[in-house]
Amino acid sequence: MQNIEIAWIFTELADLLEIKGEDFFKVRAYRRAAQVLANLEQPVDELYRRRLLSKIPGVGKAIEGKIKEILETGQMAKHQELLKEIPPGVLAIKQLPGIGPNRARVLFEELGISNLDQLEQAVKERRVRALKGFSSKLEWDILNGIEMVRNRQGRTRLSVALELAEDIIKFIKLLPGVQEMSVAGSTRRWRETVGDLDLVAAAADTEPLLTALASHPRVKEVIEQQSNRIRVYTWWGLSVDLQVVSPEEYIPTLHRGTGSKAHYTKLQEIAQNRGFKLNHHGLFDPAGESLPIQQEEDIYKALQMEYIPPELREDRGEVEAALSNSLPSIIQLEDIQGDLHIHTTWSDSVMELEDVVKRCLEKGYAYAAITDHSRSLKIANGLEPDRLQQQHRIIREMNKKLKDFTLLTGVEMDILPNGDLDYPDEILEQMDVVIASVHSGFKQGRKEMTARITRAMENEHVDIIAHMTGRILGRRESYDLDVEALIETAAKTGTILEINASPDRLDINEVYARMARDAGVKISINTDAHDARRLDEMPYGVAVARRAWLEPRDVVNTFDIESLLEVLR
DNA sequence: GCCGTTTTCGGCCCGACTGTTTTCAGTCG
Repeated sequence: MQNIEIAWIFTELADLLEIKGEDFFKVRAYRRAAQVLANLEQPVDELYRRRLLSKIPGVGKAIEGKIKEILETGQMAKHQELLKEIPPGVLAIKQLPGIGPNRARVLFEELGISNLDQLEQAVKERRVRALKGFSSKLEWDILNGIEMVRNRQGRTRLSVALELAEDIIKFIKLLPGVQEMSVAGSTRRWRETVGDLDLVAAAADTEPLLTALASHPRVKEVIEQQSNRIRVYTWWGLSVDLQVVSPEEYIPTLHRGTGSKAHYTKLQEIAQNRGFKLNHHGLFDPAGESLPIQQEEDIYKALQMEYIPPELREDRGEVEAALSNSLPSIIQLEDIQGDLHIHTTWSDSVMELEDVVKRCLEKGYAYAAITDHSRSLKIANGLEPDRLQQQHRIIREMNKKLKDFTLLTGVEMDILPNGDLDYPDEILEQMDVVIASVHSGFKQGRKEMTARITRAMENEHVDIIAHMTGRILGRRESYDLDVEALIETAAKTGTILEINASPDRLDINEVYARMARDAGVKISINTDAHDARRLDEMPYGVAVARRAWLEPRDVVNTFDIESLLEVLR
């Protein structure tokens, strides 16, 4: 059982109890425990074996007992019991914007609604508005919410897909005779969400691999099976397709399986125009002879073009660029010199300043910026000016003792609903990095919201706009705003735009990031981490930048500290 | 539920926004 799966059970338990009207603090305790478990560095069952469960913060006697129960029996009785009482569809209803535990309960108890289809039907029959606590406006929100859920149906966040892929690959590779195995498809191209998981393996004997996947603990059912491939549905709600081929066909199959379809089709056309033939068996010359393919690079080389990394294979001009030798030298994770958006215990994170330094040093960073929340964000323990300045004094002291590493002072400052900033200029001018971002009034109109962020950009002390569109993948649409106009303003004011690397956000996205680069706007790729493990999410942000064709020079946190400070000044 | 140089009960992030709005409960971040 993986940490994340145990965490899911506790999250669902919290949701179920909340719908039942259980005590707020008890619910929060479960939710907090789930959060901690999901972000734990070590596997929970290892901590269990070493009798260290009670050492986990937020885990007391009761939760420790429930974790043991899950590890020993594979499930939690209380969770199962509640699921019998409250159908899972009610949980999906609770996820809709505007619907919380209370309204979900009312819908279930008063109208017997236990899934989205029934809810949609009831709204159309105008039965929902009559309920206490509902309105016709809310009915409209509900329909929009259902629409949003349906649109994303079957899409899974990249981080979940990658975690599952890693788990399955590790499992299959234990078998003798497995020579190669890799993830393919949109997961390998690092798309922000994926429809299903494609895996390719090379082995002489296919059968054992197919059988192994069918019996993998994450697998719920086998959807279909052929001689060399199997398609299964997992408990994680993601289907997995495994194709097993001979070692000779591995690279051509992986290459085709990686796609995208449009990219691959274009390559086939180019091959054809040269009298070659490209398919999953290999690349064949005009005489029908198979060309030696050791790695994907060989395919592109044979077609007389530059190698195109998976992230670029979207048919967005990369084939033409590769043919004319003009592909950009896109950014790599190793180019990243530091992280400019990090929270600590001074606001709402669990990391101490020392934890940040330690982790960043381990990552080989040259610098990091501490950017806690500003005073208006009360729920996150936002800092009043005196506490902020006290923190900055401590950071400056710490800096004196640090070698080859710079801890930068900063803040993630709220842009208030009226466009005002949360601190006056006298305070802002004293720190190294000023990030500005929106955390309230999400429902403002396009004009208002655009003007609001524009005003922040126009302040000379604001360096970076964080998670500018505010979307949360699968949960919240972006605010209504004119991104093109904002990019134009950022170019004029020299404001840096963030690619928020959190796999839940990836904001701004690859399309806007490319637009920003074209407009001459600099980018900063930041994790926005609230705990040490999430400082490791940088690769997701780098992937967005790669898919946006960004080069190191476009991204300020690839600069050395002197150049960075210059840009920030 | 968890937590505790306030050790076994009493705290535990808070405030804004919304509404066939009217005086507050529900939702959200």
